[in-house]
Amino acid sequence: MENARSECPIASTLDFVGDRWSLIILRDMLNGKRRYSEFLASPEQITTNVLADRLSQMERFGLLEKSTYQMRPKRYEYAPTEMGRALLPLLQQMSLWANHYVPGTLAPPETFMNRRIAFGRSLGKESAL
Amino acid sequence: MENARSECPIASTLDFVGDRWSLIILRDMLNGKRRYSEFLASPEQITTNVLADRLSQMERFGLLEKSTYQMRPKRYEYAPTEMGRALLPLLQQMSLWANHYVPGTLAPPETFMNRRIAFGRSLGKESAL
DNA sequence: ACTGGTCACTTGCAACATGCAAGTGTGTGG
DNA sequence: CCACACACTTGCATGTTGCAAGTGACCAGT
Repeated sequence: MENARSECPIASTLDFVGDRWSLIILRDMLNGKRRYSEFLASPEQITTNVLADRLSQMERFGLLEKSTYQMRPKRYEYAPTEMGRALLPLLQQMSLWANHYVPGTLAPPETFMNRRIAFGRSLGKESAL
Repeated sequence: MENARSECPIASTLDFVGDRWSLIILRDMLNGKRRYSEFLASPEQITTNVLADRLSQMERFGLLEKSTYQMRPKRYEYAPTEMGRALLPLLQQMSLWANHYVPGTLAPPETFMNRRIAFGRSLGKESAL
């Protein structure tokens, strides 16, 4: 990260995804969405400029990869990297919390909640969960 | 919540704590900090106006409770509610993620990572973890 | 060739949030 | 009376977001 606020892992995670939209985009990607227009179609109604900004920021951060899936007309898709997919447990915890404490929230599909991810070995310091 | 963006539990959680500061304050509370000056002393350097704003917002949201612990001079303390404490697994997941993927982050104390919370029964819809 | 449409954006501008610095009110100790 | 601490509040510059409109590449129909 260009300028971390501290060495705290919570603060660092917030430096990556501590805004109102990044994790919504990630949620959509983890549910199979890949294209700009698909992200726009979500019920939260992200605006085009914020979506474009977040997509390029998340690409810079290494949370997703942009690729051309078709020339003429040129079209792009956005897929989560391993680093991005590794945020799934975070999204699952958010879902559990809101389902407990926020009235009116819907339970996510079981395929979302039951899915497990495998952390790649990248830094070797803490004991595994 | 006054105006949820959608019924998605992830979006709803972000409506509560989807900013750069709320979860930092919660982290401090879960580590035993209770006072305004203690929150200010954290390495992330929150500013006084944002701290005051977040404390009152989190109180409105039901994430913390403000109480007077001393008259003359009047002094306040801020303690997490059960709803606030229930976000601990989220903070733990953030820590695991950053320790894996963000170089330079420190591992939280074991007392933080090993602690378990019990969700109170508030809405009865999903299967427990 | 021209018209209309889709996709993936970009631009301009207003509104809101944040950062930064200074000031305020209450009370305590000397 | 003065200095100081704590817990804020205020003012203002800067940054981020929301809203609406526009752009450019391409394709399909007439």
